[in-house]
Amino acid sequence: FSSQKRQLNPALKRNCLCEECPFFNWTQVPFARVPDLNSPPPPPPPFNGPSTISNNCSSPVESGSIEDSKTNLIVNYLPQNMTQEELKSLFGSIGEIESCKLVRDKITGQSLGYGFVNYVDPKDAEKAINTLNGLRLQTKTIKVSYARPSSASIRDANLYVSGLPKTMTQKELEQLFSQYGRIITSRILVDQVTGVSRGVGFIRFDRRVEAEEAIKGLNCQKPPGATEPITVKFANNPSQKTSQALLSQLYQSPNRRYPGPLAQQAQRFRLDNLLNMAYGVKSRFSPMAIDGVTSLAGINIPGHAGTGWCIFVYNLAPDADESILWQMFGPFGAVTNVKVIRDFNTNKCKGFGFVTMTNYDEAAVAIASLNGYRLGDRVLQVSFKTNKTHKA
DNA sequence: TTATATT
Repeated sequence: FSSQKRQLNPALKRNCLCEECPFFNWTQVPFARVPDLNSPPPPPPPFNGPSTISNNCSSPVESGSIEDSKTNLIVNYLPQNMTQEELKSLFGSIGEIESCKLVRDKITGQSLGYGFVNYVDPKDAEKAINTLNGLRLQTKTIKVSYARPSSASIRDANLYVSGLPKTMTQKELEQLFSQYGRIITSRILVDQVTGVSRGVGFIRFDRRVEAEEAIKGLNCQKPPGATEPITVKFANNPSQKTSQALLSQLYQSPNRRYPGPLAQQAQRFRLDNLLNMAYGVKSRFSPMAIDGVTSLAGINIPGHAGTGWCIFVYNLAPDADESILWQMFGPFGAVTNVKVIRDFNTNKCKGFGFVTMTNYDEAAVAIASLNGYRLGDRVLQVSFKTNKTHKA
């Protein structure tokens, strides 16, 4: 398309097959940059690959982008354990959010790995794409793009392709299928050890009718230069599982679906950790800045850090048990051990207990957050364990 | 036949 159209319709650059477009072949774009959330977004990385296929970008009218929302984003490839609050916190750092939803399995409550963020201001939506698309969180590289208008016609448009020549590249795969419609995503599965193609892949079209046409045109056909025909069929719907798998998933899924008020601070810290793990730097969500009051300065050097950081919890009720300690400290990070100290004769809690956490940062934020926390009618005292004797 | 792309 012309440069004039490109300026008028920035949405058209996303998921585009046109090789001059920086979003061509999104999955192959390297994401080496470290975004600075406090600075204006850098320009999107250019695509430097060879240019051999023709420009087949849709016109604005054909793509329907004139009516597309400029504020609503779809976020794909989210880490499995990322919560809706974390999603909102991350994207809220760009601008005011009108609504935010993490899509979950209706039955198990498990995240499906994608969500929607709707901004108030289209400028913020564009900024979020430029700033957060390609952000690496844990093992994932998230993708941020404009959401297409919700429609039944764009569902079930994912194809499974097998029997591909082992030498076929992702670009060649897209080239083969692009004659049937607009490709949203493509992927060729590779052997994890050797990195060589397994001859199977996925193609997601914009519309189901395009996928149907591709099946008609390409199933049992030989790609140019290939010796064997390929198989093209609709991909399995990932949500169809056995009841046993569902039960197993339910059993493994922690109680994260309906976070209580206490969890919010922990979630902000978890998001900070996600970013720290990705970049090794402190973000604006740094624990030093949580609510602007819980400074970590002045905390005594804790007793020892042999197997973790031991935390002293005081003013527990006589009927307190280990589970309450897990519940309180677990959201802040890795907890390896909890213990409620009980009277030998009555077996009632003597009013204190210990929690061991693996990581100093997480322990420090847990202490800063939970010290003074009201549990029932008691106000807890929480600190790193010291060697001195506590006077009851 | 992936990790999970339309609320």
